[in-house]
Amino acid sequence: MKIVKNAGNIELHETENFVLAQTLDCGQAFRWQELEEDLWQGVAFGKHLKIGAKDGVITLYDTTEEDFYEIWQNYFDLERDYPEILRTLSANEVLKTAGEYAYGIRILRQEPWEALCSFIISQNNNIPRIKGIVERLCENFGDKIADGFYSFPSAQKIASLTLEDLAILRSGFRAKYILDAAKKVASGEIVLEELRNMPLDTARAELVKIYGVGEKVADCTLLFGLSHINAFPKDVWIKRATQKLFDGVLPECATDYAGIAQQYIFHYARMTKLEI
DNA sequence: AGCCAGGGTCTGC
DNA sequence: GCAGACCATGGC
Repeated sequence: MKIVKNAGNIELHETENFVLAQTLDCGQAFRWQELEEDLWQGVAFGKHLKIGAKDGVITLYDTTEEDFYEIWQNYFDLERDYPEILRTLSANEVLKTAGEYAYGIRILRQEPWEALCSFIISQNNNIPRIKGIVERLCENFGDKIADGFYSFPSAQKIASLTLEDLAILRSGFRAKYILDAAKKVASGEIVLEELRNMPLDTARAELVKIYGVGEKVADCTLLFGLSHINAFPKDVWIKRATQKLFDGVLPECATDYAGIAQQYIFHYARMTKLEI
């Protein structure tokens, strides 16, 4: 990959395994919208970004080198060797096929609190409505960072609110879970950053102390927010898919990259509805 | 109208 | 450990 500064933009040439639609609209993050074909905008780490792909070049508009190297290079997981991972997973024929369906998905390195909060909201819910609730959360309680764009509100901010305040989200029974998570994070009872370098099981055990956080939400937080690439969140699609495709047991070649395999399988299962 | 959605808690065996 | 009721809301 070549990184080129051009006017006020940053251009990525010769990227491998990076497709915007696959990455931004695969159900791992909920704040990206497509403006037109291959042109997206969203907010992460308190920054607004417009990013597009054209003629094999991915352009981050109005982006400084400082923001690119401090935020976006990490956010888009640009230093990970996806082609190599895809080769490893391809030792299994089914995973190879799933990897082809999901070509270009990268695991975003989101802010831990945003990932935790988003996946609490995701439970027993569908993706369009998750996006709506997250957007209302940001509009009402985040900071305005540009015209019509808001940061994801901090745990401290949410912890200062009441259930009545959160009613505007229309998040249903999840509001009390959001509040408990915010209080445990804001008080320091749970320090999310410390979970980053813990063994997976130890980190998960911490997260499930939060009311309304079970194994699946914990694993999503660890995979999408805390760089645990071997976490394997088991949602309804994954349970159905692993049963049908692998007799319930994930192939051994996926052990080290279970989280990436999970995204591939999730995407593959939804695209095919497991009818093939 | 009833079912389902990137689940979790609580109760009862 | 495992099954089943229940939980809010909205789209189909």
